[in-house]
Parts: sequence; structure tokens; C-alpha cells
Amino acid sequence: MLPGQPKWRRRKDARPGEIVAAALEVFAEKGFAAARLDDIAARAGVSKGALYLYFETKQDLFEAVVRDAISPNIAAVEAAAQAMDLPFAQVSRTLLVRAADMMSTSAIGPVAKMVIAESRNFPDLARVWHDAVVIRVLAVITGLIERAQARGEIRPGDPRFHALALIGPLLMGVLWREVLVPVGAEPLDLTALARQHIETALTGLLIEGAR
Amino acid sequence: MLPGQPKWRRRKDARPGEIVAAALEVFAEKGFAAARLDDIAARAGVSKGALYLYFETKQDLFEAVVRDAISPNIAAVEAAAQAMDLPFAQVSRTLLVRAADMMSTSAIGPVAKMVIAESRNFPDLARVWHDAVVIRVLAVITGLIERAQARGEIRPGDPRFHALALIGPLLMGVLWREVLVPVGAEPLDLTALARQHIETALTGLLIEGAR
DNA sequence: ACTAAATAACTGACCAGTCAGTTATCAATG
DNA sequence: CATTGATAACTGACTGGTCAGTTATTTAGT
Repeated sequence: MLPGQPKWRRRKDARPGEIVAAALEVFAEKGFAAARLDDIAARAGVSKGALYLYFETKQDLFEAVVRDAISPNIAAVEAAAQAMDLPFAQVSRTLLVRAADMMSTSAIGPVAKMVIAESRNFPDLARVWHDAVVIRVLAVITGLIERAQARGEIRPGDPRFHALALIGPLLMGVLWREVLVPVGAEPLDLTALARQHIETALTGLLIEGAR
Repeated sequence: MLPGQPKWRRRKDARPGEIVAAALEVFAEKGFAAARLDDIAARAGVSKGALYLYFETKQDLFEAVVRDAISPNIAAVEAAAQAMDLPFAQVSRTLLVRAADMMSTSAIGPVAKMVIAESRNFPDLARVWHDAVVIRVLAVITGLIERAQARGEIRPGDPRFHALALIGPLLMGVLWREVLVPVGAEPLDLTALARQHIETALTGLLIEGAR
């Protein structure tokens, strides 16, 4: 150990971000219960005690992770829906492909898995997810659908069901990647799935008058 | 304690089933890691030690639960697909509604959630699920789709994608019920979702020549 | 009497959260 | 331009509780 090299540095501003990033990794790998604070601390290059200088409890840290992983992306979705005045077919095409891209690149997949996994033992988390993500995304999509229905562009029917039918396959794809591929399932091109899905969703599986 | 009443009875045959049933409850409530063997034993009316007379480890018990919850239902799906020679529209209608019904009544929902939750820490489980459920269900559906495509009934396109698009919304609905409703989200009629979904999936969202 | 089912007390490992002590940093002082 | 305090960031060993898995012992059944 060189004498001039300090064992550690005081970096009050940088710590929280680094800790949250490390926590995201570990939580995504292990889930909430199995994640060890010692691991998170080690990856953040910090001692366990330091975590408690910035976060009150493990769950507090978990919630910070969820919020951080969410907020940048949710804004992007709402902004993308500003292209609302185009015909529904076009809006939905760009929206779905963009969503697929987001789910491929961002941490949303692992975080979603995490929320599903821990929802029973940590309902607060599921509530955060519901209020901050699900409600808002669903509101954007049902809004688009209702307006398109009013314009006579798309069929009647519960807009909420339509919305779930639109994003359901993407969620399916994400879970396929997160859960099954690591275990040996065939990989999946999420964007290709999104492209094919939106086309058939718009025009239907059936060819012409096949009842 | 009455002297004539034995404290317990030897019931070698009945125990495993009772233990698995109790384990299903507790695992579904808490997830794998948070489930305590003492709880499971108590619900099965047995001591913790007795569990180890019938199952080697906690994970062993978990796998037994998954297998038990799965096998009856998977057979039903494959049997239902014996109605294969009807037009695709009809087969898919009955199949999807039946699947929705199954997901509402059986333990598949909670078990699926469980598998998703614990897949990283217990990959063996995800593998069991993949091999015993996903592969088989997907094979049935892609088979139907390929034949319908060959007959010119439905559009070309990757049958696997079509299949995922068909069941994705159901999975979405199940997770909605399992994760979000307990936390305050609006309830969801899974069968109604399935009905509306299959109709629009077949004929498309767009009304006539709206591009 | 004997066997095997079942119990209940026990062990050992693990880990979230705590806290007394250590050390970097910086402002004040000479 | 040192030197000295004062402060707050940070450490790491420790604690208390939990729980999977084990085992010595008790009890049912034949």
C-alpha cells in the first residue's frame, strides 16, 4: 500500500448513483430477497455501512432502483405519443417498435421481472410500479384507441382490452428473454416480434372472407 | 389431551399429496425464498422433520409442486387441440377461452409467477417449466397455425410470433391479476379479455379500408 | 417386541442493520 | 506555507434473529 494513496475518498455526490447502479445489477441478478447488501456495497466500491448513509433500508434502496430505471423511459413514451394526430395505424406502428427497442436496451425487463417476483412480499414496490408506469402507459394507449374509435378508424370494444392485447405480446417476449433464454430456450428478436404483431393486429390473422 | 386420542397417525400414503398442496399455497403466497418450511409443515398438519421423510430438499419440494400444478392442465390443452380439423377461427376461439378459464381457476397463474420470480436463483425450475409447459403449448399452437397457413386460411408470417401474439395478452391478464390487483389495480375479467382479443386478432383492429 | 412414522429440540450458516472507531478533507490559525 | 483542529464520510467487526437441514427420541401400528 503506497503511503500517498488514500484507502478511500469522500465522494458524497457520486455515491448514491453508483450504489443504485450496483444495486440494479445485483437485484436484477438475484431478486430482492437473495441480493446481499455486501455484494451491492462491494460492486459500488464501498462498505456496507456506507449504504446506510444514503438509504434507510434495503427496501428503500430497492425503490430507488425502480424509480431510476423507470422515469427516463416513461417520459419517452409519453413524448412519443405526441405524434397522436396521425392515423392510428402509423402511431401504433412507431410506438410498438419503439417500445420493443426500449425493452431490449433499458433495464425495464429485469426490473419488471423483479417487481413481479417480489410483489407479494413487498407490495409497496408493485404499487410504485403500477402508479408510475402501468397506469400512465395504459392511459396513453387507451387514449389513442378511444380517439381512433371516435374517428371510426378502429373497431369498437373495450379500449383497455385492446391496449392489453397490443402490449401483451411484448411483455411475453421480454419474459421469454429474461426467464427462458438463460435456461436454454431459443433466442427471440423482440423488434421483429413487434413488427409482425402490430401488422397482424391491425389487419387481422384471417385472409379475406375466411369467415 | 384425551388419552385415547393419538397425537398423530402414520399416513405414509396421504402425506406427500397433503404436503405438496400445502407447499403450493405457501409458495404461491410468499415465493420460494420467503416461504418457510415450518409454515408448510404446519399447514400440512405435520412437523418440519416429516417433510424430509418425503422430499430431499426445499427445492425438491418446489419442483414437485410445479409438476403437480402443471401436468393435469397441459394434457387438457393438448386434448383440446384434437379439434384441429375445424377451421382455425373456431379452434382458436375455443382454445383461447378455455385457456383463459384454466388460468382463472387453476394454480397456473401463481405458479407461473413463482417460476418467473425464482428463475435466476433456481434455473432448474425454469427449465422444468420450459420443457414441460412452454415447449408443448407452443408446439400445439404453432402446429395449428402452420396448417392453417398451408390451407391459406391465415396470413404468412413466423408462426412462433403469431403464437406469442395470441397468448401474450392472456399472460398479461394473469400477471395483472396476480401482481397489480392485490395492490389496488382495477380487476380484470380474463375471459372477456380472451373473447375480445381473439376476435380482433382474427379480423384486425382496423375497420375496412383505413389503410 | 419390533419397525418405521413422526416429532421437537438442536445446529450452523447466513445476513440486515448497528455503531464505535478510523481517516480524508478543509478551514482556521500562527 | 505549514500545522492543527473540527467535521463528516466511511469502514468493518459485531449482534440478533431467522431458517434450512439434522438427529436423538417418542409413539403408532402390527
